[in-house]
Amino acid sequence: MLRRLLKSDTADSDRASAIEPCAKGPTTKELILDAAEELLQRRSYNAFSYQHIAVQLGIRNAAIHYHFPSKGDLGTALIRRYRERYQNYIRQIESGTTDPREMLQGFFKIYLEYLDAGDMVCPGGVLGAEFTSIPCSMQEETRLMLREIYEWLISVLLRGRDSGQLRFGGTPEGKALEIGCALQGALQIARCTDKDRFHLVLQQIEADLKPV
Amino acid sequence: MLRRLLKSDTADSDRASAIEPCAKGPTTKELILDAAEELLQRRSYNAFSYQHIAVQLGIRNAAIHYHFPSKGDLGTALIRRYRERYQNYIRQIESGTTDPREMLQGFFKIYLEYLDAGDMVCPGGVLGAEFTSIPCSMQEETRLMLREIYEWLISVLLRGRDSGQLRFGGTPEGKALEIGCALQGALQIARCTDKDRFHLVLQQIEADLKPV
DNA sequence: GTCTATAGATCGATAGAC
DNA sequence: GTCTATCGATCTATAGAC
Repeated sequence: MLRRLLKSDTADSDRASAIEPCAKGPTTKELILDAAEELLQRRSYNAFSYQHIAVQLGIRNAAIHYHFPSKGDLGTALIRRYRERYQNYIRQIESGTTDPREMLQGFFKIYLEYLDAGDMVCPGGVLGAEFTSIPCSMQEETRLMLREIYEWLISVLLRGRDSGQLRFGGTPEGKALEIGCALQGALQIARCTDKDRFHLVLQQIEADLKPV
Repeated sequence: MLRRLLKSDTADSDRASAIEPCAKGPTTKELILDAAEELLQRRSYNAFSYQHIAVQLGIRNAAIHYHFPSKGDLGTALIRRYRERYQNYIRQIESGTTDPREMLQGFFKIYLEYLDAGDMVCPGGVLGAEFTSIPCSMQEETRLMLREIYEWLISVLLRGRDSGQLRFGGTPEGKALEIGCALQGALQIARCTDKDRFHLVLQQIEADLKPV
């Protein structure tokens, strides 16, 4: 249902590369990460517990602690996996097109998927809002995640401006941050009111970037 | 230290309007709201407890429950008071200038104060991120708060565009949402990385609005 | 690798004295 | 209006059997 874009593929890479068909599904560890990730974006970090995950997966509290000794370990692993999938998604986009506008659409698509999943905000938004009350290791991973996200977005805007396909004043750094922050905030606002608010923001961003 | 802009004045209105000087400070109830508001923007709703407030004010847990029976009551009262102060601030701005650009600066100032206070995000950002895990009454107040904030911002942009002092494509509704969401997200990003990120976003917003 | 059982801490909330 | 004392729930985490 979720993670269609930022799809995990570590399950396959972990499996033996035997020739015979291996129909083994995702491991418990991955299922825990899946559940935790969705709970993070739906309820926030401080508002979900091991119990939520245990009930959802039909396992016991202690089973989760076996894979992730502390909740901070789980949260840190969650962001790290998110970062890896994000890099894969970027590579996929970069290998599929050279048009910065299409790349930007790929970026927007991530947020649109959160929106369509219903009541989900982006990881950066939750972790930013709860930043002072999450473990240090999670704070570190959050910083890395944000750095990587904006590094790529800046490069897309830079290429778009150079080719004349995107138009904006100020700096690519400023514009990338403005766009990312607006989308992050828009998911939060949309959750409080209605989905249309997000689309309004998205339309505004696109209108601002349109060459004359 | 805080709330210089959105300063509470209910303390004075509650006092008897006698002629003799009344040096009575803010009531305990107001001090509780002050502490809760700062904790909300610093730690988020789910990450602060009555204990935090009690220690900070040098009172006991039960004393807070006397003024606010449940934590949801406290949270709801907090947002309601915020809304009232916000309306006062808007009225103050409207009575001080007719220049939409100055009004916008007044709007930006709110966020700049949160930034300068250190590690604070805006109420809308926290409540949006934790929206699904806060009481219904708080959700309702949050919706009202957002409605009022953007209603005014839209009117400012509309007047600015009509007078030619502000320039932007799309609709005033879309632009207002984009600006508000960008500032909300920027406070969260700045908290994760560094304050300069917020100023970058602010500069970008201002550059986008500048008439040619 | 998952279970039962439980420790230890914190939290929201209430009763009743002063 | 604030206090002491405490209850019940929930949460993170661990020990040990299977």
